[in-house]
Amino acid sequence: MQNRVLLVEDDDELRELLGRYLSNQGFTVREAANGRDGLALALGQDCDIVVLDIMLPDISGLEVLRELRAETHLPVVLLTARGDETDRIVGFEVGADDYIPKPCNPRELVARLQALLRRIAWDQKTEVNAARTYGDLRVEPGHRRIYQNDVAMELTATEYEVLQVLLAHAGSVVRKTDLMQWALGRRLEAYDRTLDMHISNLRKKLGNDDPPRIETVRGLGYSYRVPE
Amino acid sequence: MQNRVLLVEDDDELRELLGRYLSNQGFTVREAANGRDGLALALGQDCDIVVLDIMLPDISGLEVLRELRAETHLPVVLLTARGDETDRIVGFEVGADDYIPKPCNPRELVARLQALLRRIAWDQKTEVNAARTYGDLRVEPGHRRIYQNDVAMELTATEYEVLQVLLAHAGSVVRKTDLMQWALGRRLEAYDRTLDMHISNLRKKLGNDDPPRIETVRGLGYSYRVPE
DNA sequence: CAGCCTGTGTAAAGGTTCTGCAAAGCGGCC
DNA sequence: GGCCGCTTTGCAGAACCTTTACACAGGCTG
Repeated sequence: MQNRVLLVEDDDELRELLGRYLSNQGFTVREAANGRDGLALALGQDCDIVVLDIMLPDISGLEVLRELRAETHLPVVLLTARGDETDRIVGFEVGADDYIPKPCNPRELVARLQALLRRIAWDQKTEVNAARTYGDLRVEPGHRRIYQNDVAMELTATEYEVLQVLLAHAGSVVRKTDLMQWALGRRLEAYDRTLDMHISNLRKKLGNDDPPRIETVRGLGYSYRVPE
Repeated sequence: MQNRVLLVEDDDELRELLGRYLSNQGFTVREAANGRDGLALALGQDCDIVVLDIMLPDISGLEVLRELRAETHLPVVLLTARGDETDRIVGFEVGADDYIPKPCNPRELVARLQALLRRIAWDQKTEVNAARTYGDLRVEPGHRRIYQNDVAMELTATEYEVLQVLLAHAGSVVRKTDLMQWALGRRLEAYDRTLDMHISNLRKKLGNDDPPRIETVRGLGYSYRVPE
């Protein structure tokens, strides 16, 4: 089964070189020469992993990454000029999964891509768009709605995201920093109580059971209790 | 909140340097100076990620990785001499998740660890979450809970860590300084009675059996006795 | 064995950090 | 403007880690 990689790189020569190498290594390769095209292709969902140059003619690779992360957790490997430490750290913070300095060794690129894909393959639970049920709740990602006993809950956009993330990890603890990143799309800063508020509102809408469905794990985060 | 990292590195100076840096960055650090100890700790203890030097005095880091992979998918970052390309490729092939050349920039190490942890956290930890049983106790790392005869114990975050470490070493003595480092993430200072208190509280919650499950080894530390 | 020192058990108090939530602020959008 | 939803503010209260204090246990010494 071939892995599909999206290569976003403006230097035609390098792009073709890497593209050819990746093809030979058994990847299906899609290419984009600028950020906008890259973003569109990546969001089109027909690839497994993205190799993203930071220096792009239109929008920066970091910006592409940021927008990508607002919607998906597609694995991304950043490609950038050697030694540019700031980019590197910022890249990781925005949510890159790996970073390779240019000029890069194609063999290493492939090795890293495969390591990442292997990791994903192990852990991934598929079916992003399928409806999922958790006790009396049903998530329908297509409509961005959650139903409780088949009646749609009146959730705001953010509440939907938060609850959906909690449900996706039902039974285990989701750290506040992760919840923030995944649901709100930004980093948790000190003294930011936004999340707590959304949780509070969600609990209210869920019916304030006792014990609460959304459990607090002090110092860590929250956890949705799975009913049997 | 704290991520727990296992640092396997034979160079005392480097290990301590990195250990201190990681501590400051909010990691709970566990250390091993050789491959065998590292392997034992990685398999037994509840930790989130491993930083593994390739050059080790007894068994090679690659061998450790190979054996680790036979049992678990615990994320591993390899550490090795710059430019040793063979090691690098082999490392990825054996199943490393990332690779950092020495001498490494601590900030980059932290950034990479966090990128990996983020990835793992989203994709749902699997093997790392495998429940372990010790007599009537069952540790479920995913929920951060410990069950006694299938009923969840009401443990605080610190109590969980302490008990979990003791269980991982069930039957043998854990020195107080180690217990402090591994569970509380800081060094044991003179006149610090914190640990004793947590032990006392744990005993109470475990049911104050006689003889106590958590045995005191005067002048050394504590040891969890496994009931048959 | 008394005396001493050190290490341990634990109750209670202390103080810090974290959380829940009401209410007010703010910004976009009909 | 008025509404809606996200965010900030402020405070009260809870959870919990740490310190303090004192009692006691073990072991060593003379």
